[in-house]
Parts: sequence; C-alpha cells; structure tokens
Amino acid sequence: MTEPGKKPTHFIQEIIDADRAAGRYGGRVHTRFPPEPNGYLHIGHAKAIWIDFSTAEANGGLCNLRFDDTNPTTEEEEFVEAIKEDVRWLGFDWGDRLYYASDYFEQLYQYAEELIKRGKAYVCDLSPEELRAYRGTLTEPGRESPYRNRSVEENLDLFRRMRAGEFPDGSRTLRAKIDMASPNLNMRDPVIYRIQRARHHRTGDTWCIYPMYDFAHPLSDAIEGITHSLCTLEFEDHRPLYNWFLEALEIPDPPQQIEFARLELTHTITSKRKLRQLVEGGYVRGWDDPRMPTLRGMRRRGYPPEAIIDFCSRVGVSKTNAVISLGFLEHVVREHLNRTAQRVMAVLNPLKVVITNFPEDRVEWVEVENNPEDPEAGTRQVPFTREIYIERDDFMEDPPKKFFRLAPGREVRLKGACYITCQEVVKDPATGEVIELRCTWDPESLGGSTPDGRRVKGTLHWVSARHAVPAEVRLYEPLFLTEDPEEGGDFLANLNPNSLQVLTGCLVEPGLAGAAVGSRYQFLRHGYFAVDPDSTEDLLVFNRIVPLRDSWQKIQGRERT
RNA sequence: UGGGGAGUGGUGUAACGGGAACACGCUGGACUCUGGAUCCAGUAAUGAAGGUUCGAAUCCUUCCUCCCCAGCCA
Repeated sequence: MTEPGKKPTHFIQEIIDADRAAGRYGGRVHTRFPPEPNGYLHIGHAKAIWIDFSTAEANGGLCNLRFDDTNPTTEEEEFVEAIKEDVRWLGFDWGDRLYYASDYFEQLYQYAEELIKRGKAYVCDLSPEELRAYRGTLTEPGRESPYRNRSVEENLDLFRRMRAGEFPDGSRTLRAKIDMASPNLNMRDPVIYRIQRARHHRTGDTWCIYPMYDFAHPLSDAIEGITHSLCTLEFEDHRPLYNWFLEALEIPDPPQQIEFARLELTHTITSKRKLRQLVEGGYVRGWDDPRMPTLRGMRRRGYPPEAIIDFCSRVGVSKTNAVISLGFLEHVVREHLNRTAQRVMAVLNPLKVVITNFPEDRVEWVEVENNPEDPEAGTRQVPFTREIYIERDDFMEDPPKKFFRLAPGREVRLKGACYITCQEVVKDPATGEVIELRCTWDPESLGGSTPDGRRVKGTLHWVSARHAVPAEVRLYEPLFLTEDPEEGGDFLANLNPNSLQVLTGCLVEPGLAGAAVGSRYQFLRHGYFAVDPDSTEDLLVFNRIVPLRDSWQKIQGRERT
C-alpha cells in the first residue's frame, strides 16, 4: 500500500516541481478531469481520475470535474449522472467545481470572433469531402482553401450568420488559419466550429454551431484557471494546437498540456465501441456486468475502490505504452481484502457428512475468528451439528500423494470445530456417485485440537446442515482467453466461454443471512465474494471478486500436464 | 517514405555520469486451525552498433522495433 499524502515521483510531478521552483502560476496547481458524457467510465478512466485528483491534492491544489460536452449528437444526461457517481465511488470530491464546457459556449464564441478579428480564423465553405481532399496526406502537404483569404468583415458576418442559423448543417465551418503545409495534420487549418442542428443535453436548441474539442479544451482550461492539463498520449500531436489557440488569443499564464500513457490491462478491452458490442450482443448482461472493465461492473463485482486507486498508484505514471497484467490488479485487490474482509464458511458444492457418534439434537456453538489478519475483528459463533456439509472436492476415495483432505479412514480437522475420521462412504447404488460420508468425531478435539497434540494435515470448512443458508454463487474468469483480446484480429473469437459459472445449491453459514448488498467476505479457502444486488429475501447471490491463490490447484495442474 | 512519442528481467516502475533497485509473476523452502496470509532464499533486464569519459541505462551519432496522427469525434 502506498502511503497516502506522500508526494509522487513521476515525471508529471517533476514538471510541477520545476514550475513551482520557477514561480509559474504563482505556485498554484489546478487540474481537471474532463470526461465526455457519452459512455460509462472504465478502469482506464480510473487512472486518469486518480492522476488528475491526486496530483492536485498532493500539491495543495484543486481538481475540477468538467464535462467535455461539445458534441450534442453523442452526449446524454444519463452519462453525466453515471460518471459523477463513479468518480464519487472512487473516493474523489470536486467540491463545488462541477463544470461543463457547454457553460462556456458564449465565451468560446466570443473567443472565436476575436480570432477572426485577429485574422487568425476564417469561414470555409468547403464540403466535408472537399475538406478531406484539401487536407493532403501524411506525406503530402495540404492545399489552402479558396475561402482562406476572406476579409475579417466577411468572416465576421458569415460566422454570425452561422450562429443565427442561416446556413444548413455541414455547409460551412470556422477554421483556424494556421499552415496547410504543416507536417502535423492537426495544424492544417483545423475546423473549430461546425454547424449542427442537434439538441444539446444542457443548452437545448440555443446553439446550432458547436466548438470542436481542440478549440474548446485549451480555452475551457484557461477559463477555469487550470495550470496542468493532464491527458493521454494520443493528444501529444494536438499540443501545438492547444498552445496555438492560447497564444493567438494572448491568454496570460496559459495552462500547459502534459500527456501520460493510458492504462491497459491484459485480457481486457476498453474500446467504447467494443464494450458496447459486448453489451448489445448479449455477451454480457449489461454495462454493470461484473465481468466488464467498467467502474460499474467492477463495483458490482465487489472490487474495493481503495484497491483500484492503490492499483493505479502502484502501476505508476509514465509515457511508455504499457499493458499491465490482470494478475497484478487481482493481487492488489486480494491484498486489500485480506486485511479487511470478514472470513466466513461457504460450501459451494456440498457433500453431506453424518457424524455418527454425535448426538442427534446437540448443537455445539464453536468460536471462529473473523479475520486472523486483524485481531480487532473479533470472533463469531458458528453452530456445529451431527449433519454437516463439506466441499465435495475435499473428499477423495482414492487420494493422490499430496492430497491432505478427507479420504476413507483419514482424519481431518473441521475449521474451529473438531477432528473427524471418515469411516464409511455411501454411494448411490445406481450411479456410484458418493452421496454421503459417515464419520466419527473425537470429542477431545472440540475446539480444533487434542490434548495429545496429534496433528492433522488438512483443515476443511463446513456448514451445519440444518442451519445453513442457501445461496447462488457466480464465479468469474477473465472475459477473454488471450492476454490480448485482439489476437487473431477478432476479439469476439477470443471470448472466454467460461467467464461466468453460476453455482446453485450452495450453502453458507447462517450469520450471512440478510447480508447487505455490496458487502464483501472471504469464503474460507475459496476467495473473496460480494453480495450481488440480485439477492432476494430467500436467496443470497454472491459474486466472486477474486479467488484465493491456490497452490493445491497449481500442483494438480502441473501433474495433469 | 511526413510528423509526434516510446524502448530497463516474463510484466510494470525506479536509478537523473559512479556498486542496475522495488513490486507482481515464477521456482524452492519455513510456518500455518484457510493448501490463504506471512517469512526466507532463488530466477531474470538496460533494443543494436559505434563514440565521448577513469567510469554510460544515463551524454553524442547511426540504425532497429513498437505506438499515435489524414472526424465537421473526444
């Protein structure tokens, strides 16, 4: 766990340190998280959110939440609320600094007029197709628009009439007058305003022209007094343009854009389009499916937000395109849950055990610790009776060498309760399936050890048959079989057919009855689980957050191959 | 074949001219009322070639590889 409040050491912090040493921005640090409200946030956004908010905080500064809502055709109010919810869930607070680029539409418009007046922008009548043709290619320069040298008066008049709605959608644009021969395509007279009669989720039909990102972003930053505008690597090519607008308008103390690498995870996609394909194609149950890399999916799965943040901070900040292994995320989640999750016994695949020398009506309440990692967590009482269930995998009639669990004639410990010895195996005469074990217990072992100090190799979890609470348990595996879902060219072909396994007829200890949705537990020897909102009064539903490391499974897997 | 970035163990991050470190993974062992956790040990890296220097991951040159850019998306 990284210590909170400790100053980070990444390259962005170094830039900030240098700025402060030089007295830039009067020593201020002000960042912003600028999502476009056109979809749900995912794990990649978590890194951006963490960087934006935590670097501000670490430097005594502030971070704004600003919706970058300059494209009304794709944006919706629904996403605004969802994004706010997700950022809050991660534990960040934007205070009263909730902004929208659309709040600045009038101001941005005035900036655009100013650009025209300075001879740095012009209205262009080229069609989208012509514009593309005029732009040139990666290796050939573009050509200047025939409308490039209109007078300031004509441009102003035309632009005002664009705003007034005198021209059809797409018929004209406002372009920055920069350099059609620039090797950086972004500088080849980029469009800064387009005509678009679309209802905006906040401004309604007030506007029929909307600013482009490249124009709106640096100026929105300037308006909010942002000092360090942090974004991902693909905007590196846009930085000259970002700076160009600020210079062209002579913005004092201009903000600076700094780019860092996105967070990518193995076995995971974050492309909005592909995520939508998974949802719409029914490959997952929705945007909050616990297998999804969306923050809502991870929340439902049971990932603690603190663990996600810790993960981000431990992955680090750099400019190297990196793919972090899903295993590392799981490690951090386990580490967090190991310290915080209450232990509980749950039998996922029950096998009945009758303890023949245990009185029929006796209920022995045994004491079990809630979390051996945290003495403060205390203990609880669990009922032990003559008929119990153990995990079917914890018994083998003909056990291999390193199998330390129950087998005919073998003695094991039942966690917190006692030692039992398997005396008889009852099978279904028709199928040969083991349906019941008849065991005896050693009353001396009550509590989990014996006066003679003899040792048993295995400790099993169990539930009392008549006290157990039924549950459904959903086990998850990565959505994709391959580290890189794009391997082979078709991500759908790499989908893991076993990404969801639903276990019914599971039995959990009685204390779990009525457990709150979202609460997290460690099912002893299985993993960490969270209560799913699908739970009802009659049936608890659990999601497996992450399994426990399992060295037995590893040994088995090794011997099988 | 233009422009912008990036190359350190299997993975991610450090080292900022001076003994390549940390974390995850992996291997082995200790311990254990979770085959968990913990502990201990081991494994393994500076893209290449030149050059500067007493000394280079770090500075210079050339080369190689990978990523991004031709929306009136962000």
